[in-house]
Parts: sequence; structure tokens; C-alpha cells
Amino acid sequence: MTNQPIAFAEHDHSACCGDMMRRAEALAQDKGLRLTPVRKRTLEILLESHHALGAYDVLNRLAADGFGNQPPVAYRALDFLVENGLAHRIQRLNAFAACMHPGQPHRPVFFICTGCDTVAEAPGTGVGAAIATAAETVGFAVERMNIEAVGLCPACREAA
Amino acid sequence: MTNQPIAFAEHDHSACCGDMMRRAEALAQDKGLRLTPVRKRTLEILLESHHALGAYDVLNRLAADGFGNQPPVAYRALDFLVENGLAHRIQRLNAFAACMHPGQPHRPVFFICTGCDTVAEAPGTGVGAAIATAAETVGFAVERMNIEAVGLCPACREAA
DNA sequence: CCTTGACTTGTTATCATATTACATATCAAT
DNA sequence: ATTGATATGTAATATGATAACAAGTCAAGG
Repeated sequence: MTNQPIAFAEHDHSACCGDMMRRAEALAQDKGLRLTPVRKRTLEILLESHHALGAYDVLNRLAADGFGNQPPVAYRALDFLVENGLAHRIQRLNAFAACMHPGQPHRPVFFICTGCDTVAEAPGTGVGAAIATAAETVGFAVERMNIEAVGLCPACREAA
Repeated sequence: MTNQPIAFAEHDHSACCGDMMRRAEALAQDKGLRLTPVRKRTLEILLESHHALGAYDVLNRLAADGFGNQPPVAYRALDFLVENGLAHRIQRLNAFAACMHPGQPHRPVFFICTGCDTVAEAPGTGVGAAIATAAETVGFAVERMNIEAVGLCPACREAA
């Protein structure tokens, strides 16, 4: 299991967060994005755990940190992160998760564990290709896609 | 294009609905399900168009037909249909669409057109297999999955 | 420097989606 | 007929998301 998504692997999580923040900052620099305090803090909040957070969870955290406490504060920061490839929206959960591959083109498949609520982002190139094929045969022009699977992660599976 | 999902193909829609209702009734008979008036009417409402309907849209229609007009009325009927394979939930839209292959094992991929809001259910066996492969390599036990693509249907694509 | 225009943030209000809890009614088998 | 399971009606509430506008910040050109 060397190619395990980080969310399912034992790892030094604070290093993981730090690394992601650095990559986000480099990306922002690179693309001329303004990674303002709210946006940066929002990303940090998402990175704290490999779980998807609802907008209102994020909002509460932001408010506790002295930012505005009205929904648009959270939604705007989250939308910014999603639009710029720093976070993903998990449709199934109406929630958001930090992107684990910022700046790299990738086709994520999300594995959502019902045991521990961990959300892992796995590479889904093959899956994307299969959808593209299906789309072509029906003449559909795909713009965006979301691929999510619900089930048990390795740890929870073993525990059960 | 002979294998076009019916939603994208010209077809006799009233025959399409009638056929689906008959199949639903046969399936209910078969599995001993109680396709009560609300449930039946809910399925008819979903079948009226190849669009996904929000629970409240369905609720309004049901209320107009003399059924209760509180959210649980719609959600319960919709949940029943989903649980028994007569409808699907489209996560991306927080909405519901009638299943076009009731009683047949299938792995649907949903194509959601941003031009005309049509939702087509296409066979995604290959896609499902690709996800299963990805899941196996990370040790994840998939229970359910949702695969949705947003873009333009053949007709809207041509119009653009 | 200081003005201007684009972008960002704060805040109010409102809308949309979904669930909990409990009462009542119906069904299907004894 | 009685009973237990299932289904429906309704009120109240929780959760998720957006519209609209005011105020603040920033960077570029005058």
C-alpha cells in the first residue's frame, strides 16, 4: 500500500498541513491570487483534519478567530478555494475538503468513510476516462464531474 | 446513436412514462412493495419530464393533488422510491429523477445538461469498474457511489 | 500623494433543503 | 375484532445557501 491516499495512511499530520499551506502559498504567488487572511485561515481549517467540513462549521471557526460570522464570509472563502483548486466540494455531504494535490492536474475520486467520516482524495484518471468515453458515445460535452464513493476505509473495515 | 439514453433521444414520452409506470407496478408486485397513491403519484411526477425535481417541487405538486403539504410527505415518498430503485437522487442538484432502468441491475452515470436541465441516466459499468479498481488498491470497501457529469447535451451543444 | 476602479469583507435579510417528533390512520395477519 | 407493523398528516425546527448593499482595502495611473 505505498500509493495510499494520505488521508488513509498514517502520517505526520502537522507536516502534511504545513506542506499543503506552503504549496497553496506558492500557487497563489504563481497565479497572482490573493490568499487573504480569511482565505488562508479557511484553508488551514480544512487542512486540520481529513474530513469534509460544512460551511457553517467553517464559519463558526472563522467567527471564533475574529472574522465575520455571517454565512457569506465562509461561502466566499470556500468558493474562492474551490475555484482556484485549493479545495473540493463534496456533493454528497454538502461539505468541503482541502485539495491534496493543489496545482497539479488531477481527476479526484472521493472515498467517504461512514465509520470515521474521513474523506480521501484518490487519483481517478481511469474513472475520468471511462466517463469521457461514455459521454462521447452519447454526444455529451462534459464540463465538470463529481465522483464519490461511500463505504468503509481500510481501518474501519478492519475494526468491523 | 442507437444507444442514446432516452432523455437525450426523441421519443414518444407519454409511452415512455406509461411503460415506466407499468414496470414500476410490476416490480412492486414482484417484491411485495406497497406502491401507495402518494408514492405512485410521486413517481408519475418525476416521470413527467427528464429533469431532476427538488423535493419541494414534488411537494407542491403533491399538495395540489390533495396530498399533505408538509416536507416529510415528499421526502418519504422520494426516499421510498430511491430505496427501492425506482428513482435516483442527483447529489449535485439536491434533486430527484425517476430511474429509467427499474429492476435491472445497473450502474448509472448521470449527465446533467446546463443548457436545458435535462438529466440523462447512462450506463456506467466501465466507470463503476474503474472506481472498484481504485477502491481495491486503497483497501476501501465501496457501498454506494454517485457519478455525475455536468455539461451540454447533444442538442444544446449543437445550439451553442 | 491622492484618486479611481477593482476586489474584498461585513452585515442584514431571506430563501432553499432536510429532519425530528408525535399523532392518526391504514393494512394484513391472526 | 385485535393487534403489530407500516404509512400518512402536521407542526416545529435544523441545516445549507444566496441576494443585495454598505464599507473597507489595495494597486495603478495621474
